[in-house]
Amino acid sequence: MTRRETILEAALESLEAGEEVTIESVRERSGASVGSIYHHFGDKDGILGALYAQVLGGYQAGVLRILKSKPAAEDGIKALVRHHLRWVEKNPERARLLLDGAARERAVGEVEALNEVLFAAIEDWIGSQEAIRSVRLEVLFSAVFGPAQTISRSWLARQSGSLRQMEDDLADAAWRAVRSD
Amino acid sequence: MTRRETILEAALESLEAGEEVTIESVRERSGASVGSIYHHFGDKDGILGALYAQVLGGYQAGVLRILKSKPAAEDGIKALVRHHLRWVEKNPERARLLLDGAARERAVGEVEALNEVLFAAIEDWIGSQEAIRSVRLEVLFSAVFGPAQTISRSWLARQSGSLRQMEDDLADAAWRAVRSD
Amino acid sequence: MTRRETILEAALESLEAGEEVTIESVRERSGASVGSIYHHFGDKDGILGALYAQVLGGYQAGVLRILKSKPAAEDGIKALVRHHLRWVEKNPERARLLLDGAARERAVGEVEALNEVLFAAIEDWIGSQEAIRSVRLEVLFSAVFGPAQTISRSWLARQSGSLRQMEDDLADAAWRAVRSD
Amino acid sequence: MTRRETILEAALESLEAGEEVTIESVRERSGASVGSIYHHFGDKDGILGALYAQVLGGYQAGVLRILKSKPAAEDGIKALVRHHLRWVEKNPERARLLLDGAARERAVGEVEALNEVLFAAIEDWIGSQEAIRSVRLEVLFSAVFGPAQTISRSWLARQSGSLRQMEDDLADAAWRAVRSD
DNA sequence: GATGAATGAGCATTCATTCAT
DNA sequence: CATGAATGAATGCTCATTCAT
Repeated sequence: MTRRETILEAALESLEAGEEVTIESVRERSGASVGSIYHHFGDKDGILGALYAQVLGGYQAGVLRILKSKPAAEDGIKALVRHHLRWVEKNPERARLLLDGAARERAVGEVEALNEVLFAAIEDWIGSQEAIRSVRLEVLFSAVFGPAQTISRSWLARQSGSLRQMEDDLADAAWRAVRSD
Repeated sequence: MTRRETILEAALESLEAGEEVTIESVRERSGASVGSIYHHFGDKDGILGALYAQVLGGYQAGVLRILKSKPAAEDGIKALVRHHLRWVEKNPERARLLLDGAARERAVGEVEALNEVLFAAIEDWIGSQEAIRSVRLEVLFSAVFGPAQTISRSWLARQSGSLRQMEDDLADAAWRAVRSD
Repeated sequence: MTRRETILEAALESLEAGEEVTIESVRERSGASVGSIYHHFGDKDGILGALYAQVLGGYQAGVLRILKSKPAAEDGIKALVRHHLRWVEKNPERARLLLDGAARERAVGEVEALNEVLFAAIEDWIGSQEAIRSVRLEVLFSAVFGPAQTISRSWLARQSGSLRQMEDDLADAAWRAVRSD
Repeated sequence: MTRRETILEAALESLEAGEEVTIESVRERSGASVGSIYHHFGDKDGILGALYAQVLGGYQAGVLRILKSKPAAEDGIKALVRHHLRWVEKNPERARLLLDGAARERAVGEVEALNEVLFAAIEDWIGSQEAIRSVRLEVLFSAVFGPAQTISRSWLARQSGSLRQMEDDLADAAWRAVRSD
C-alpha cells in the first residue's frame, strides 16, 4: 500500500469512527506526518475530495454490479433501491458523508467524473429496457434513488429501527414512477 | 420584536448571506451581546436548532397552504413537487440548511414536532383521495418529495441552470409513484 | 430562613456537590434572582467570604466543643487532631475550601474574627494546662493542626484509603511536639 | 533553551508576577504562538502540571541538598523546617502554587514521582538516625513540614511580618515531635 | 427588596497550513 | 519524500456585574 493509500485509509477509518475527519485525526491514524499528508493531497479538500470519491465509488460499485448482471427492468429498478437501503444501513457513516451537502460540494469534480461513468452504465442498461419510460436520465435517477435517500436521511438522524421494512414499498414506488404505461 | 426574535432574525440573515452562522456573525448582525445570545438560546445548538425549525416551518407553510386548498389528488401531488422545486430555487441557502444532515440531526426534536403537524395535514388530505394508493405515510412522503430533494441537492452543488425545467417530469414521476392503479 | 440564609445555603450545597460555586449555580439552587444575590452580598467575594466563614465556623464549632469539655492536656491535644482528621474525611469539599489558599485570602477579615474567638478559647484552656509547653499560640496551633492539615491535603488529592489509620500517629506526634519536658 | 523550556519559563515568570497563569499570559511572555504552546503541552493542565512539577522540584532541591550533607538528626530536622520557611518567604508566589489544592490535584502524577524521590532520600537519611523515632514516613513528613506549611499559609494570606521569627520555635516543635524518647 | 435581561472582557481550544531541516 | 515545530485566525463559551422595571 502506498503512502497515499495509507493516508486515505486512515481518513476512512476516522470517518467510520464517527469522528470529524481532521488533518490531526488522519495523522494519528495513519502514522504519517502532517507534512507528508500535505505532500500527497495538497490541502484538506484534497483529502476530503479523495475520500468522498472513494466512498462514492464504493457505493456505485454495488450499483454497477447490479447493472452488469443485465436484470429485467422491474427487477433492476427494485434491486437498485434495495441496494441503496441496505448499503446505508450497513455503512451509516459513509452514507452520512455522501448525503452531506458540504462534502459533496467540495468534491464536485470527482463526483461528476464518477457519475458520468455511472450514468453511462445506467443509460446503457436502460437502452434495452422498453418497460421503462423514456425520461431524462437525471429524472430517472432521482425518481429511483430520491425516495430512498430521503428515507435514509431521516433514518440516519434517528438510527432506530431498520430500513429493511421499507424496502418493498420503496422499491415498488420507484418502479411505478418509471415504468412505461 | 423581542430580543430573541431579533437574534434569530440575524441568524437567518447570516444564513442567507451564505456565511457560516457563527455566534460572532449573529452578534454582529443582531447587535446583541454574546451574553445575551447565550441567555436566550443556551448554546450554539440552541440557535441552530431554532433556526432550522424556523426555516423548516417556512417551507412547510407553503406545503400546508397547498393542502388547505383541498386540491384533487393529482393536482395536489404535483403542486407539492412544484412547490418544493420553486422554494429551493428561491431560497438556496435555506434549502442547503434543510438538506444538511448535521443541522437536521441537531434539531431532531423540533423537526419531529413540525413533521407531526405536517404529516397530520397530509394524512387528513389523503383520507379523501381515493386516487392515491394507500401506503405508509413515510413512504408516500418520500415518494413525493424524495426525487425533488435529490435533484435539489445536485442543483445546489452546481447552482447552474434552472430547476424549472424539471418540474413537469418530477411532478409526473411523483404522481405515477403514488396514484392508484 | 431569610433570603440571605437561603442563598448561603445554596452556595453550600453547590460546594458540597463539588461544583464551582458560581453566581449562576447559586441562583439555580437558591431560586433567588441574580439581582437578589447581589443585593444581599454585594459581590461574589461577599458570598464566598460568608461561605468560607460559615464553613470555618462549622469546623471550629467542633474544636470549641472539645475545649469546652475541659479535657486534660494530652487528651485535649489528641482529641483536636482526631477531630480534624474525621471532619476532613466526612466533609471533603468543605475541607477543600478551607485549605484553598485563594478562598482563605478572600476571606481574611472573617477568618481573623473567627480565629480570634478560637484562639481565645484555646488560650483559655491552655492557661490551666501545665503539661503543655508555653509557646506562642500560633506555634502551638500550627504544631497541633499543621501535620493533620498536610496529611489531609494529600488525602484530598487522592481521596483513597482512610485517614482513620493516621489518627493515632498524628495525635501522638502532636502531643510530643507540645508537651512540657 | 528549547521552545518547551522557554514556554515553561514564561509560565514561571507569569506566576512570579502574581498574574493568573493564562495561555495568553504565557504566550505574551514567551513569544511563542498559541499553537506552539499546545503543541508542546497538550492543554492548559499540561502546562500547569509541568509548572507545578518544576516549582516543586525547585523546592525539593533544597531539601535534598540538606539531606545530602548527612546532618545529625536534630540538625537535619531543624534545617528542613528552616529551609521551608525561608523558601516560602523568598518565593511567595511559588509557595502559593505549591499550597494550592487545585494545582496540586492537577499534577498528581508529577507530584507522586517527585515525592517518591524525596521520600527515598529522606528514608535513606533517616535509616542512620537512631535519634529519630521510627514512624511511617508520611507521618514523619507531615510532622516536620506540616506546622511550617500551616504557618506559611497564614503568612501568605497577610504577607506581613517575617517568618524568620518563627523559625526557632517551629524547628524545635518539629524536633520534639519526631525525636526518640 | 426582587427580577432577569443585557453586557463584554476574557479564556481555552481547534485546526488548516507553512516551511526549515 | 518525510518530519514535526510553529503559526495565528477563528470559535464557542463562562461569568461577574449592572441596571431598568
